[in-house]
Amino acid sequence: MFALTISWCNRKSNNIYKKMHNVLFDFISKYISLTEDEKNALLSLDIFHSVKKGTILLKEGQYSKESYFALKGCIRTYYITDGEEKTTAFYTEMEALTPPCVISKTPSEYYISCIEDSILLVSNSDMEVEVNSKFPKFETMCRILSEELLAKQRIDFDEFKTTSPEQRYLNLLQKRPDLIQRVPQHQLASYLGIKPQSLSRLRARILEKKS
Amino acid sequence: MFALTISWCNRKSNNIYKKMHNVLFDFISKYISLTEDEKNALLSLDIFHSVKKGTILLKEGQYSKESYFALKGCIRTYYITDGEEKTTAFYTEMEALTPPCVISKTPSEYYISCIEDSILLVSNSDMEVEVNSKFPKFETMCRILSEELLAKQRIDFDEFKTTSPEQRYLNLLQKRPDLIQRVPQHQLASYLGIKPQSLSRLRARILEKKS
DNA sequence: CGTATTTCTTAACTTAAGTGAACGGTTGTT
DNA sequence: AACAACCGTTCACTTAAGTTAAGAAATACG
Repeated sequence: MFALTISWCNRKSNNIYKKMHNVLFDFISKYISLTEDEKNALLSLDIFHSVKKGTILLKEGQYSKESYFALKGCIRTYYITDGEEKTTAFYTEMEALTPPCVISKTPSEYYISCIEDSILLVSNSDMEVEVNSKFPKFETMCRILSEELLAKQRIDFDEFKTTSPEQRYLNLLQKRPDLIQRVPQHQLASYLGIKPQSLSRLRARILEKKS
Repeated sequence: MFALTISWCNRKSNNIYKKMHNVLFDFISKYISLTEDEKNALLSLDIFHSVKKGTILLKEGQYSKESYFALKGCIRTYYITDGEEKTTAFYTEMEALTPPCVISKTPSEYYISCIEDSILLVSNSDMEVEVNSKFPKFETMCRILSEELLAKQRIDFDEFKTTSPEQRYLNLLQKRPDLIQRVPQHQLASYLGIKPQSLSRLRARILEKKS
């Protein structure tokens, strides 16, 4: 038990974690300014976690209170209907995900998995309630972040509704070219709302047009 | 000028407005409890507005700080690309809309119009900043509301991605049957991501299957 | 009340996505 | 090294949405 604690300390205090602490504080500083005491209070919550590629963070049917914030790596949300995976979102560096089931307090309708070795910030809603009431400026940040995410997601949704699969692929190529490299094609396809075969065909079509 | 003020008083203090005040307070009471003083402070902001069908609340290219909350009636957001209207959302009773351009402080990419005679709550972001700092519990409500809306919109987006136009129409028939009655078909069609002709065809197809 | 405009539907044809199957290429496992 | 599992691509065929056009129905307006 004592040995375990030691190893935990070593893990948590090594270089990559120190770097991630700064990455987080840089992000937060865009919204509010924290005192050293407040920073230490945040760190003492032990919210930084290394997660191996392939780890499933949430399964359909489970209750959860956990939110995730990707400091490094990539997580993905997907449904399984008729035995078929339908990927609906990817969250990469500096992107936050609070699963709807955490808000609605109902069983999750989807899965979350880690598709790269990642470093995530994992918080739970009880903790957030406490932090928000103790540090009102933290709640202000959460409010602003939610409002920003809501607006951003609205634009993504609108764009999805008003464009064809081919146009969506071209837009993705512009806006998140990294995703096309780091994510398997069949997951990208369902993210674009089509089948893997259609994505292959569509890419061939685009190449043809270029020449 | 004086006469105008009188007529304004008459408008704002008639029965329908009194009813709407209560509708709003009932809604708020699900999140926080307000004292009589706080209620009066809210009312003194003069945020209740009657809006005639057809009124355009926001145009592409405009800057705006206004958010809307429908107490009665329906508003709609739409883009115009290549001279064609693309409707992306409807907001009816007890639904709130903060246009993305208000958050990003950039010119609006879309239009908002009132498609029924409506009673709206119209707030602007300066006002909200002030109210939030004066009444912290109001900010708490905003945070919770944003988080809920984000989760709800995420589910809508996921559902849109993972279903066919026909399935989307059938889902809408279940979840918001009123929309199908109160909204013109061609606006519904683009809301479903298809052309009006396809919606007609799709409905005929469904009727055929039933028989 | 009658005309103009908008809205909805239908139809024929085009285009693109879904489906099922097959084929190489890669990865992972024993 | 051999095998299985998975992945991406291609092809032929099916299905559904886009496009263009025309006409009927409903609505708005003078």
